[in-house]
Amino acid sequence: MTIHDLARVAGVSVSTVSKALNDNGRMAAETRARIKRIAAEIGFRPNALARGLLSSRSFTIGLLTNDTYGRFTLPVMAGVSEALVDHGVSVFLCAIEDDPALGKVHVDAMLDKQVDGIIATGKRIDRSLPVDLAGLPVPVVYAFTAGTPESVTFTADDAQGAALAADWLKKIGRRRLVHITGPETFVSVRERAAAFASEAGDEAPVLYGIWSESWGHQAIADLWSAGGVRPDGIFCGNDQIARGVIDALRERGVKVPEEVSVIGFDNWEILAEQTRPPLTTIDMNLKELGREAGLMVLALAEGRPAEPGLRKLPCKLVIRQSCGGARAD
Amino acid sequence: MTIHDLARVAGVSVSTVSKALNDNGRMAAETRARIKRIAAEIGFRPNALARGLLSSRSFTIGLLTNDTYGRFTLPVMAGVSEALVDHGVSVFLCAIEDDPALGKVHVDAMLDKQVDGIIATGKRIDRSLPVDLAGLPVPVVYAFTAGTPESVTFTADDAQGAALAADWLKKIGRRRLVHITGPETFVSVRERAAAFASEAGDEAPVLYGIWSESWGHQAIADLWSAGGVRPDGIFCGNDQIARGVIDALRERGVKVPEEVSVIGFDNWEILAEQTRPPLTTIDMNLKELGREAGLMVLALAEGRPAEPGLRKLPCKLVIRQSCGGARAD
DNA sequence: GCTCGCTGAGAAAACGTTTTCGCATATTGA
DNA sequence: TCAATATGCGAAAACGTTTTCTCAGCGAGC
Repeated sequence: MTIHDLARVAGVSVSTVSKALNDNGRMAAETRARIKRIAAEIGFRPNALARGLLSSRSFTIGLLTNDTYGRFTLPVMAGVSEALVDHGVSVFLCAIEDDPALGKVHVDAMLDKQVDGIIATGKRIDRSLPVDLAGLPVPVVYAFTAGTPESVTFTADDAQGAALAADWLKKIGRRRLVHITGPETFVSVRERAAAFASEAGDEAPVLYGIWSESWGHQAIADLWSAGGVRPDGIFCGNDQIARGVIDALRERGVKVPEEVSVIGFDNWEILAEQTRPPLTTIDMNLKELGREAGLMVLALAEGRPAEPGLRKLPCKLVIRQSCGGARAD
Repeated sequence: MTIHDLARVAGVSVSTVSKALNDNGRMAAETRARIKRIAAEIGFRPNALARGLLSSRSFTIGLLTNDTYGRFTLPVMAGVSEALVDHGVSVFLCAIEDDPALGKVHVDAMLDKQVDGIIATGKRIDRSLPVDLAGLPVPVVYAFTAGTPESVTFTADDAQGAALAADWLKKIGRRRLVHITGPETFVSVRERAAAFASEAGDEAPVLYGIWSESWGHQAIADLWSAGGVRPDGIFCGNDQIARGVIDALRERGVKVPEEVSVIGFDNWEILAEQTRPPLTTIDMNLKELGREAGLMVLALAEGRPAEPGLRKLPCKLVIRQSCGGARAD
């Protein structure tokens, strides 16, 4: 099952076999075809280790994540894997939790195995992994986690996503908008809030809290008991908050989407689809983000140049029923 | 940075270096120590490709999953990775969706890369992956997906988990138990239902539906409008159903846990902790399951024998507040 | 007829390890 | 003092590829 066996069966030398299979070198077209046919017949597959040893390309990359349970890196991982399998590149999964020592162990293991590159991914765009990836002998690409200025980093365009949401609320006729979101310590939160303000106007309230249903509940309780003008369009910082908001509205007899439109963020399908009514929300295209990161690390590994810096990928609006209004076109 | 460089620096031959670092062969203890010291100083790390080529062990295994978005395989994957990193084994992540062609591509790629073994994992214990893993030249272990009778398969003990739940409800004084669960087509559902029946009595109702909040809602509506005896202890087939059940009870003014205890299944933390009240539920120990699968495939790869068959790992009860009753000891 | 260039294919080196074997030198025993 | 054995280390083969170099044969041009 090695190239030697194949050579013996074909009655040629190993060099001829290698050249035949790789479309290299000079040889009679008929010889090449015959060798290829025999190779297919006996199911010969070259040993990637031997090949990698010689070419110093392992057709392997490492995917480092500290978000083993989260819902963000899963789509990213799927996108990476999907993008690279077509190029014969396999992905090492390295779950490092938040442990610097474990991170170092994994990075060392990946380098030992001669990965062609590394993708770092996490759960927050403004936090970096607990491991130093600068000065590694292989290219590093960051996806949904903070990178270095000299490297390539992919992230979702929070501002554009927030603008999309606010714009949609206005488009369907909502005028009294409010933004209920997570902790102001998150860069994403601040960027979305700023974009929301510039769409909805500076007088539109932004309520900061935590990433939970209970905060959505609480925020509605606060708004409804305040006695001021009540909103008719609510943009929530994630789908969980939106869920809490909708539940709280229902408990108060406020009809969604007839009286108030609610829009979420993340398109966490398992939650968004089960909310009553199903949640209109912003999708960060994380799978696409993973795909781009995969292709980028591959390009860098092959020596193709790429401009360093932050690349923001657009979000998209997913229309369900919590806003009412027209279908998207 | 190869062993040759190290040998030159140390003033010995490469064979001596190799033997020194691997604690093989005969040599002066002082020589061995000196070589090790120099290796550590210049940060020499042997090329795993070259090593693998010779030993036909790549210290690499493949993890095949068709559950890229699900919440089940994530903990499994984390467990596998965690168990194997200590042994210097890295894990190839292969997301094959439900595509047989993609599955074959990934399996071939893994074999090319000389993986020492393969772990197959999925989202249902009674469905197999869309790819044939029999007759592969490397050991295969199944985790949370259907395997062949000749292979080793790990799964959660559904019956034991269900018994744990029913038993807990009885222990805290509930007498009128009901089980609201998923589709009867799932083996897990049937096993849990049987175990529930043998704990709660055959007269205790089992309601089959779908895996969604809305079904939990619906089931409560049915029970409460039926006019029969209303349950005081509800064991739900998953946390989503439990969530729907609790919401529906609250809408009817029924207090949880004072009047009715509700227990879920899966311990999907992000949901279980956000439910009001937080959900008491059954945890399938999926990370532990992944760990066991990882150690098993490693054992098989090293030639250690293992008895084929299905291994059921016990579930554990996670007590929060939806049941009331005492804390667990 | 001789050289040149082209074609087809094989020999061998190389990648970075590990392991076996052999060869000096040192030590022991008689 | 000499042989036998133990010790320390290096040479070389091996793993399975790819790639470069070489070489024989052959047809064509002069």
